[in-house]
Amino acid sequence: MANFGGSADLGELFHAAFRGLRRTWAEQLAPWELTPHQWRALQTLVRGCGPGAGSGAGSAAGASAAGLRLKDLADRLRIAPRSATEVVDQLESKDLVRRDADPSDRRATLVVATPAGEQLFAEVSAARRDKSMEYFAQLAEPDRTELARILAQLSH
Amino acid sequence: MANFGGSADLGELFHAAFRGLRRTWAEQLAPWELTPHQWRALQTLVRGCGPGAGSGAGSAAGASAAGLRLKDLADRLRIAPRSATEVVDQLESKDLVRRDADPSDRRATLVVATPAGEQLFAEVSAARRDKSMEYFAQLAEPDRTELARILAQLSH
DNA sequence: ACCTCATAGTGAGGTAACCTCCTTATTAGT
DNA sequence: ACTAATAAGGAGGTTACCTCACTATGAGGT
Repeated sequence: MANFGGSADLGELFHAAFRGLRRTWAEQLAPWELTPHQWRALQTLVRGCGPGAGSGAGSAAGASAAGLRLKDLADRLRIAPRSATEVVDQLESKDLVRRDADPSDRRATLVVATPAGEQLFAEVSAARRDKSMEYFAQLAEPDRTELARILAQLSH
Repeated sequence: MANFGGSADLGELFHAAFRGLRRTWAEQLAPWELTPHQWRALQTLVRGCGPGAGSGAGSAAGASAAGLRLKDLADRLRIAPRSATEVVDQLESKDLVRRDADPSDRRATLVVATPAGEQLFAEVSAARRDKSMEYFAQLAEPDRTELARILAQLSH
């Protein structure tokens, strides 16, 4: 009866922690008028196709430094392609990313961060680092490592 | 440069794991036509005010076995009172919960699970246990404990 | 060349799970 | 009695997703 709190509440704990994370992210990103979702997409684009690209890409197009296809972006964010269209629309309207035609496939569009997008990414990253705005800074170092290890098992 | 993957991706991992959890929950609950949100609310109501009530309640009204105020439900679910109204509306339309007048405060309504609600709760709980439908069953026992410990720090 | 099939992106439209602001009844404090 | 706080809910909005249908294109077979 009392051990209900043991495993059943793992879900509750997870839920609560995730909501905290999202709220924190939203607050941190508010000054730049970015939603967490937009930030994740921008991050993926800058990291995944910048000048120093090819960071262990597991997906399809890993070669060209010219951008990510919408489909590949969707895969990396683990969302439906249609949802990637949406977030790219949002970022494009802020001039943080650009859609280029893929020279090798006229169906595809390559999404690439603009200089403004790259700069914003750098700014936000720096601010996060400086101000220890990381949500996970609450945790001691070994716990962070442990958490990462456990979570990796869950997201297989 | 290469250690980017260490701490920065904790957020990504968390995000991915949470999305997995939600998807799993949604699939498991689909046969009963419950959303995860509704399930969480029902769970809270059954656990928090059933015949064997008073499970170490930290919130306000812990005494009566007659139901939870909407506000207390909201607190336990960590959502705005307005959002609790919504989920109670949904559960009420399925006859899983009922709104009773609070005899001690005519502004308040007590939300209480109906017999049908309690039965559904028991059914789903049992099915979960039997079929190891638990998302966290992927983890070894020590990891589950460890995860709970770490998450508790985050959701303080 | 033609026909079929798969794939890339997107318009249309929908859902879950939240939110804030305002209003109404009521209760509590001075 | 008057004022301030509180409980619930109506109105309306947002984020982050989704599916389905459609068009443009590419790839394979005959």
